[in-house]
Amino acid sequence: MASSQVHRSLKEKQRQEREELILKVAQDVFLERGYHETSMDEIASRVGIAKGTVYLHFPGKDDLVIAIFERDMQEILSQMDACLDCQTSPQARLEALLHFMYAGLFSKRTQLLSSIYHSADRQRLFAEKGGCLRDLWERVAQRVAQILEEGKARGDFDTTIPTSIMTSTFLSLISPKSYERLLAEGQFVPEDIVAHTGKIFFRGIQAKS
Amino acid sequence: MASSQVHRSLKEKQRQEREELILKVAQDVFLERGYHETSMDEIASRVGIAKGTVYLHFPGKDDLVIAIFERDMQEILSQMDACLDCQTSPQARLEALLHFMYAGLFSKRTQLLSSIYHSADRQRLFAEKGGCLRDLWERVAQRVAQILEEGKARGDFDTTIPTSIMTSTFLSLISPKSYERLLAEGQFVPEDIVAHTGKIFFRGIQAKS
Amino acid sequence: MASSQVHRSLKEKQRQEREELILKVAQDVFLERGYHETSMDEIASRVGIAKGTVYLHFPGKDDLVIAIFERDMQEILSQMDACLDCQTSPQARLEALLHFMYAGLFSKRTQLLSSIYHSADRQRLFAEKGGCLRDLWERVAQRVAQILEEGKARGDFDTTIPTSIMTSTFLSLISPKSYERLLAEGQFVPEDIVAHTGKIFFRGIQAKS
Amino acid sequence: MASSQVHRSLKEKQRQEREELILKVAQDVFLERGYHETSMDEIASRVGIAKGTVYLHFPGKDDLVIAIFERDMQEILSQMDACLDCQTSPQARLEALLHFMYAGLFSKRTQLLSSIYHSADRQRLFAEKGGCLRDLWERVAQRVAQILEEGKARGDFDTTIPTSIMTSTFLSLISPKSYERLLAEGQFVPEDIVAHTGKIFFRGIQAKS
DNA sequence: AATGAATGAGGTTTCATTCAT
DNA sequence: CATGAATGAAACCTCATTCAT
Repeated sequence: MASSQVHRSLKEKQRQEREELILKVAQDVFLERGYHETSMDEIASRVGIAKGTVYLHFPGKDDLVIAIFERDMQEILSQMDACLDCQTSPQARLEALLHFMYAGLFSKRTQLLSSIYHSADRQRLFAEKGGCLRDLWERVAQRVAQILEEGKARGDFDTTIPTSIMTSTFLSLISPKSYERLLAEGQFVPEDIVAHTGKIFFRGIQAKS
Repeated sequence: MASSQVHRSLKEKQRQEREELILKVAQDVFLERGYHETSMDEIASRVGIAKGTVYLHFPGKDDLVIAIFERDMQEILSQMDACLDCQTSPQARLEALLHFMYAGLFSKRTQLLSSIYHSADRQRLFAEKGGCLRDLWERVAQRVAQILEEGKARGDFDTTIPTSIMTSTFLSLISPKSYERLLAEGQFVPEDIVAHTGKIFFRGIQAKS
Repeated sequence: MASSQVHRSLKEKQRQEREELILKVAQDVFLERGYHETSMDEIASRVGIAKGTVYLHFPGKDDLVIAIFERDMQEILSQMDACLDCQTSPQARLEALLHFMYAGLFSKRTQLLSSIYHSADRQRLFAEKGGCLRDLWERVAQRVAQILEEGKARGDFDTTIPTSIMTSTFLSLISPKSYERLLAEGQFVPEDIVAHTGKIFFRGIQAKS
Repeated sequence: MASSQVHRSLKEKQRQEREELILKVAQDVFLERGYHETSMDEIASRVGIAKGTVYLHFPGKDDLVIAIFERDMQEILSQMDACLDCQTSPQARLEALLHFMYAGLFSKRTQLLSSIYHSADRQRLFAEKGGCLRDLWERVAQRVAQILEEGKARGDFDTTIPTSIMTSTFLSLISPKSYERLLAEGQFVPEDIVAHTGKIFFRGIQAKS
């Protein structure tokens, strides 16, 4: 029946909305307190639902972090795809990515992403449950590498530096560790930091004239 | 009595050796499993002593991590002091530091240090018990900044890039996140990675000719 | 909805019943084994629930004893208020109180109360968490003093003995130490003991004729 | 050999002195902190010896309390014997005992004695290891009873009140619970309290004229 | 479908006791 | 003898997960 269909899809929509909400709240709490210091109770009560309800959406706490990680990675990939489609120079695209990670909408999530990716605790977690996550991260690395290769081909970047090391260095910059400290000093706005950091990197890899 | 004195110092020496051993083992386990996934039981049994014995050396689990962190930071500072005394160029000194962190004796510890320093969990830990640790890290940052300033003064480094951002970027490179991946690929030995990474950084900050 | 309301209150009722049960069992075990010799596991398993469930009702072991103490003190106070309302003589009222403590429903609890109130361990406990408990005990003492004063005013009791010492002596009688021994001898029923003890006390404080 | 004998007895004397010291210190600490809150470490370090040395004198913590209790009881018994030998009236002898317990040299120990004797923890302790202690206490009670009987025979005390209840009531007065409160009020010196308390008791049991 | 009370494994920490030195 | 480092049992408490309602 149509009404049932509508009903079903309405429920489904609500379900997805709540799932989104859980992810968002969980992200915030994980970021504030850290993974282990955050209890499922805290997440549930901040969302405004019962603890058991969280388990209707995610089989366990692990899966919750993995889901967050996955969602963010997907979003980064989307953004990167958008960048790839841009007709701008490789450097401009990577600068856009940096900006997206730090100064753009993603700035907050970048911290959690980094915090999750580091920390030995979660390495094991990913090994067990999140096999696909390794792939996601690989794909991000591949896209960066791809852009860098393109830049090399165009004669923009130094071909004597292995692309994989360039990639690795670039990704290292996406590390909110010292970024926070810089912001805390209060001398810079995010845009400045991204600009200067990018400048160092791109001058570092630019083809010798 | 001399014999008593000797006796005393022997005991003391054994004590310190054991303490060292605990720190070393704890470091390994924390690195493998992460802070929360590691139990005091695990550490003790790996050292080959009883759980209670660990508590004779460190008042709690927290203090154990803090002790590890502190010891490593002190060692880094020592190394940096040694670098500062070198009569080599600023760049050479920073390169030596990078090498020490990644390719040298410190390579393994760097990972834990980074893993500890990230992760929201421990931020709070440090706020409570390890007030001095923040200082230690600050001191490392200051030494790096100092060398960078010196390089600027000598006309080696670009004076249009703020020193704090240079420092921050340099410290970002000390981040074993992607380093591990590079090693895993198997194409490079640590020395290569350090060399190339340094190259990118120093070309990035070098004074325009 | 009414059903929801009923539901809620049913749950709440069950909750309170369980809480009562925990208190009752805990009281027994504390009485048998003493505070420190009693583990939360023991209490839980005697109630027939899991250890964690006890913590849903009481935040800690301390709070459990305090809750027991508080509940009993409140009941004593209620009883004393009832006594105060009686139109009988001061002596009759105090005799009723003695009877309530030893021979009445409260006989069992009196022991724990006394056992808790003594013992250096718990003095410190009360200082920390049970600030209000000191007050409760003080209030009991005050009521007794009040009745004694009234008796003095009526010319029943000896005005040359300070009320505070009378009070103190009276409360000393509420001390199951030797009471147990008397019962164990088997020559007396509680009523006898209370009667004779009261007789000694009241003759001891009666106004000289 | 004589010298060996002397040596032996000297050592033995030192041993006993230390044992006394341990008992005295342990008594203080138990009184301050309570049995369970006191660690063997605390006792040993206050005495100024090593923890292991305490175990050369007492097989365990339990035995330490029992020894304290036993020693005190013996002392009380001695005092009572001294009282019994006095040619004063039964009442005077009991008053002397009360004074000894509260206002005399024994005042401090009385608290621990009471604190030990109450508290369920130790009831079990005595049942296991200190079978003889029950006897000691019984003997004290018997002496009191004996004096009371004598008083009855002389026509001093009321023969309608069972001696065992008189005894029990008398012993109840030896209960520092409320005594402390009285002292804390600051209105009385120990002598006053003992005097008034005794007055109540003896008037309570005196033979009707 | 949502709830949240109940569970119990697992972690940290203490401390009485032992025993090699 | 005296020592005190080492032990390990046992306690308290947390919290991810389940399941009856």
